[in-house]
Amino acid sequence: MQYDIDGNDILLRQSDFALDDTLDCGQAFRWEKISENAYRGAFLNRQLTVSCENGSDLFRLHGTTEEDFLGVWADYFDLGTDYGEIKRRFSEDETLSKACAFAGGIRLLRQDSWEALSSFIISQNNNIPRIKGIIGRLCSHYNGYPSAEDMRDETADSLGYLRSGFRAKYLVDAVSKVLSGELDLESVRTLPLDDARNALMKIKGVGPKVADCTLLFGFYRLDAFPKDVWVKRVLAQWYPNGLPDCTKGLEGIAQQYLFHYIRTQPSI
DNA sequence: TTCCAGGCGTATC
DNA sequence: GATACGCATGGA
Repeated sequence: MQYDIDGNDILLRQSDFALDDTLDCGQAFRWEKISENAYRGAFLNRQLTVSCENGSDLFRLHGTTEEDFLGVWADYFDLGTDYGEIKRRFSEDETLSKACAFAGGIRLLRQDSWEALSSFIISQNNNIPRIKGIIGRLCSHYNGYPSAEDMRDETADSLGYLRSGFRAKYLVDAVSKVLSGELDLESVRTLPLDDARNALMKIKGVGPKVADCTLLFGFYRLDAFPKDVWVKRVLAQWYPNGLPDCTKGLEGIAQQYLFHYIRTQPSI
């Protein structure tokens, strides 16, 4: 990891990283593009503005101590993983090779499990701009992303200001089961994939897709492969017999490249 | 206006 | 187990 301290900022030199690809690809919903080369967002309610020197591999993490960089952000941005190596592995498949070339700056963010779970509950049968709107209203109401504990007294009615529709009652069920211990998020971390999915699906409104998104984005389970409407199109068009072997164990990362790729293709 | 969105619960067979 | 349908909301 190559970085320097510059006043109150951290300067990071990082290959296989692009802000648009990573922060605006539908894996996280509260990064806001504030200029051509900068985003503002948060992780565990630690704020960050990150910018990039136009088209380069040089990034600036504004107002960040070395301690926060090493202890929080390096992990969040998955800087310990060699995405160049992963893309070389994927490049033996023609479609994946194109997808990687198209959005080579994607990295998997290691997000908070509760935020991922609740965010992807909101995401169902919804579009990304509106998902961001709902989560934005939630965070401004709580002055940051609320924990399950913060939301303990919420009801479907009290969440009305979110305008999240039928999903509000699912959020309330998630809060309830996490607080009661009926769903223990920390134990999900170490369960085998199928058991982890089933544990998450005890929540009303969490089916296979939301469970897989939670595992991939909230628990960094790279073998989870969420199948949304877009990925189903990818599978139908290019992989009717399943994913190629080169994705084994990294299906979730392949999913990100493919999701971003097909979403930006003019109607197929 | 109608269709659709990072789906899921429920009813029905 | 598979398939059909309704669901809140709002952008296109």
